Amino acid sequence: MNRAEIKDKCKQCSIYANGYLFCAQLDADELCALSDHSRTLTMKRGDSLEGEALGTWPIVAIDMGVLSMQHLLQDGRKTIAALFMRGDIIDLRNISNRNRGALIALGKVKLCRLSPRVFEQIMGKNPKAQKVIWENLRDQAFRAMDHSGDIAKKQALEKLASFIFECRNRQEKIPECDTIDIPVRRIDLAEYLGMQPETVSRCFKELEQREILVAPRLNAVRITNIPMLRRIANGDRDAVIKDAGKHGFKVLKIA
Amino acid sequence: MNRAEIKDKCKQCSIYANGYLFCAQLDADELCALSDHSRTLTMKRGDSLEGEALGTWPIVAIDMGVLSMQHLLQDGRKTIAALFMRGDIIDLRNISNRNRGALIALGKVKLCRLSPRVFEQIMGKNPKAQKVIWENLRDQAFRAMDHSGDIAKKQALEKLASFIFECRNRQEKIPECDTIDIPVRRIDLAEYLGMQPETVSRCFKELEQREILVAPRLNAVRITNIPMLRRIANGDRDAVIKDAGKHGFKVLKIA
DNA sequence: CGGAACTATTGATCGAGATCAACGAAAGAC
DNA sequence: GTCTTTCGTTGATCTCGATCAATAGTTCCG
Repeated sequence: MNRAEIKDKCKQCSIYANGYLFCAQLDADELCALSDHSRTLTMKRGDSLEGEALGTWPIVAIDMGVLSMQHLLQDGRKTIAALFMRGDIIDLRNISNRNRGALIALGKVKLCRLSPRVFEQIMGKNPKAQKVIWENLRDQAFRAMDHSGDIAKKQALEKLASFIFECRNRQEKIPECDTIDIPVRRIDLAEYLGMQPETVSRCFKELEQREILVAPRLNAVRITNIPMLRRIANGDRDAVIKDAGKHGFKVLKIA
Repeated sequence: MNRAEIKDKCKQCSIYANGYLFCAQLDADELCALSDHSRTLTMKRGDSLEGEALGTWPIVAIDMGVLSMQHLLQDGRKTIAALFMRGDIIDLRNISNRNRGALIALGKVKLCRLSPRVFEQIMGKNPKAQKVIWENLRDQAFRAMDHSGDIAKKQALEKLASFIFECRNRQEKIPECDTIDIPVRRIDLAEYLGMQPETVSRCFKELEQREILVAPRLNAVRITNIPMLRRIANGDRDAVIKDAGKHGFKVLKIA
């Protein structure tokens, strides 16, 4: 495969196009070798990455979309333990045997399955690339820890507020645009936050009624009272109290 | 510092003594350099690692004991987001600015603060060492994700069952000994599992009453019915049902 | 050792959110 | 386009675990 072809394959991919991500750190030879031994894959909602596919292709880099790690309990309860997005590199070498969750797409996902051999070679030789994936893995770890902290003791409204900030932090900042993309459905959001879809719905409603945010569509919100949302996310009990306000009684929505 | 002295400093440390851990992968020169630029530290319960100390010493390797990452909410609620033990290497470079939790000892902890410069040099040159810390970080990430899954949707009894298995997996296996060490107090356990100490206590009591385990001391259990505990941990609702048994009513404890 | 401070357990009560049920709105399928 | 299925919302009820309260047991000090 010549370099022009590789460019065709990779130049569309955000992992190469975005200067901060993994493939952008590689020189022409490295990119060539990696590209030649890797396979892209497009998934649609509900598709799952597992078993033998992960045996030969245990390293996955996300180009676009949201991939979830799901745990299924025996009686059917499901939880989403982590969300992976653009730039995340998931290394599942030697852990298929454990009780890990399944990797399931929550919408259209484009990813690249990297050759473990070439990946390891690059890890050993290219310090810039090494730094990028090390920091990505570290982010994944700390993100998962933060998430544990969020769902352990926070109330439903607080979890949702935290999640909205998590979305804001993870998405690329577009100046002059304070609309935050919610890249998952309500039902997935519920599974990620350890609550029921009904509760998620009620919490969104409450935040809208209290004029803390506006949700023009299901997959986007605009925060209108950032300090208040921050207080809720940080677990300030006073901020969580239902519409009591200065009147001391619940103010019903006035159409 | 000569090599004999370094041996004195490091030979007692499990990160060097245990062949699977980081320092055991280093050659004499590397160990010498790392040892020379690192500082050991002993902490006692409640001690916290933070601020300026983490600025100059952002990389910490645990030799002994349990270190927790704690998140504090504005109204005083506290959660333990992760537990770090022997062999774990925590890399906090460039993340002090974010809303990370504090690192707090849950008992006597011995750790070694590694020189970031030497650490990075070794990362770049020693593939064996690189592999070990990469896998350690990956374990931390997956452990945190598993933990998120555990606390998101599981009931109290199920969370405790999962935690007991987590303890079993993480501790060194001693053949002929099925006693599992619970390395944290009830109160920390509650904070880690997102429940109240009262509930933890009640769950232990229930597991003992149902003869699934025996707790000779507060910091140890012996499982007497592993399959049943596994079923509970895996979220089999039938296994969770309170002492209903075949009678369909709750059997009170008969002294 | 003795006393202070913290930790663990047990019981009683309460409330946030799960669950159940029903309907309307999107999103795919063909 | 129409049909089917899944998803999101709202309301009513119930339950698990939080909270409050009291006591017993540990650990840590000087």
